[in-house]
Amino acid sequence: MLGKESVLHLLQDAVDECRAAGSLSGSDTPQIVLEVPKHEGQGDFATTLALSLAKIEKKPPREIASILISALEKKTPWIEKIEIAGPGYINFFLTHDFWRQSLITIHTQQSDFGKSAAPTPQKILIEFVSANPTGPLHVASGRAAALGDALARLLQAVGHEVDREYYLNDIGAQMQLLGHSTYLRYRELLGEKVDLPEGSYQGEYIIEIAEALKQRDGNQYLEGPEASHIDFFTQYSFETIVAWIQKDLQAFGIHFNTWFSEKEIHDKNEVTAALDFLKSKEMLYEKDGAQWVSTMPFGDDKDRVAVRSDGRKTYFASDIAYHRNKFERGYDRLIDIWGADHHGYVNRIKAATQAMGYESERLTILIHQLVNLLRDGKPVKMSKRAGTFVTLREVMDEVGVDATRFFFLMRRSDTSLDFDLALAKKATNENPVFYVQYAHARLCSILSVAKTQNWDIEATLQNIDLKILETLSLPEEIAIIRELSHYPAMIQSAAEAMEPHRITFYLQNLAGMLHSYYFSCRVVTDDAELTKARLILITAIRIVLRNGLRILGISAPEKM
RNA sequence: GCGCCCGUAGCUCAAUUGGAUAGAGCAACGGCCUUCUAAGCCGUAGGUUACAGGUUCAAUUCCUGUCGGGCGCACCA
Repeated sequence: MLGKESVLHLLQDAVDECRAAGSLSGSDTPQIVLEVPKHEGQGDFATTLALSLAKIEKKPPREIASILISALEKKTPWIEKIEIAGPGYINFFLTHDFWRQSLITIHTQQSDFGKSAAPTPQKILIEFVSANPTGPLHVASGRAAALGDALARLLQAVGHEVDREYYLNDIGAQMQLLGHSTYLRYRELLGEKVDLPEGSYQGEYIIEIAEALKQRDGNQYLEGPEASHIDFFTQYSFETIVAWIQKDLQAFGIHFNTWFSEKEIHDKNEVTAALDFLKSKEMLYEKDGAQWVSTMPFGDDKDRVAVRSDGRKTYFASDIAYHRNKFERGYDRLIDIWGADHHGYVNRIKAATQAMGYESERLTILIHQLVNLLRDGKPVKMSKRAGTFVTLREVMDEVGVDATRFFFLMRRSDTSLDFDLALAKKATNENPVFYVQYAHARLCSILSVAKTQNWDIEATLQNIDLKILETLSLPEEIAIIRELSHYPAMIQSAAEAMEPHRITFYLQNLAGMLHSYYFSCRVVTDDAELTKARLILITAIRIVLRNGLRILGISAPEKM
């Protein structure tokens, strides 16, 4: 049982009762807001109901509050007291026993604690990273990767079915350019003097790929039709790079259910089909020799070209087909995670999916702001073509996977993020991820000490009753228990807002409470009852820390 | 010029979707290890929430404008 729902029910009943009895006269009931007050002394839960009823009832808020309270006063055993405060808040103080009860819930549910079943479970596809396979992943992709993965777990935790997808732009001009760049490097390695045309990919990795081909196949591509050689180099480079990307993402702890090929959409004529579909809905028309999609009626600034006057399809056209494909695979909801540099594209793709007849709520495009890469406070200029960039791999190797992920997840996604490489390197001691992990390691350490002193932890955890827990009476103990029991609500609101960063803040706070508690109270003492109760408490903390870290995709080490 | 995001402590960021006294970490200063991990704890200091109006019982949050920063504005991908 969770406190929040119970109190909400009480309030709803109180309003109904007062109206039936005539002490309140209105008929509208505003949405009852129940929150956890920030400051001590303001109760475990507080509602602004009386404030929002003031207008409807035409009575001062405090008066309404006291009317409601008299109806609430039918002594609910788990409420310690109810107070009116400030302009008309109603503050609820719950009994300690009520809170202690939640320790039993945590131990019963274990890794399921915090999970819930959505009222209407959805089948969701999250598409993220999707960086062009023209080079290794750079740091900025790490943000999208960490975000998408955490969001996927978060939505799963609240009962949705989630798949992860990487969209591979494996066709188009940039692929040709990639093959051409590699081919030129190959010729260079065989002693030719070549000029790299402007715009070609110049990173070291291009030479690496060319070298590999030279080693394997010698000079056999010097002769013969260049065009077919370039096709071959394109394919080879693409495969090599995709393998790198997959390896890096795997090392980063991210698994995609599908790697979706843009080329396949074209090969299966889905682009044409999607455009025909739009035409059948009269959302596609011809003007100046080109085919235009009517995106304007759906909030776009102007209509957009899908087929150019020379007959070639735009990238927008394949994106329309791709989104249609995603919907047709049976997903209730699509989530795209894009960098801020693509935000200008949001309206048009949302408009296009609406033009096809999909409700706008079914597509969410989550924009994360860009990562400013700094070194010692100075911006690092990055360009994939010029080959000056910092890869995700380098950062993972330098800073570690856990710290990198936590760092990316600490910030709300719509603020730009400074990633200072020098700082990140030295952040091994400062990064808050260690603060949280350390709390977990500490708990494990206490438990192992308890074990060596012959405390039977298993047995203790199997027979928890309220009586044992009564020895947990210190204010900080109750405060920790209260915080633990708020975990499920936090997960739900984080999922609803699609803001995984809330978990990082929650975990830091909880870790802080533990560190502080550790300093002032011993868990393992001569007092058998107290020791048992505290072992129950700290194992509950451990469960919640683990559950939270798991959603973030960060490890919970037993030793540090 | 137009559009999107942001502007909160010296720095990096929160703030329960409009609530009570705006909070953390880092940096600074002063304390705490013969007892379960000092990657820790306790304390001090730090604010006209960019600015000006508006909406209401209540605004960091919503609206308008100004200023500042980032990004984007193709029959490119």
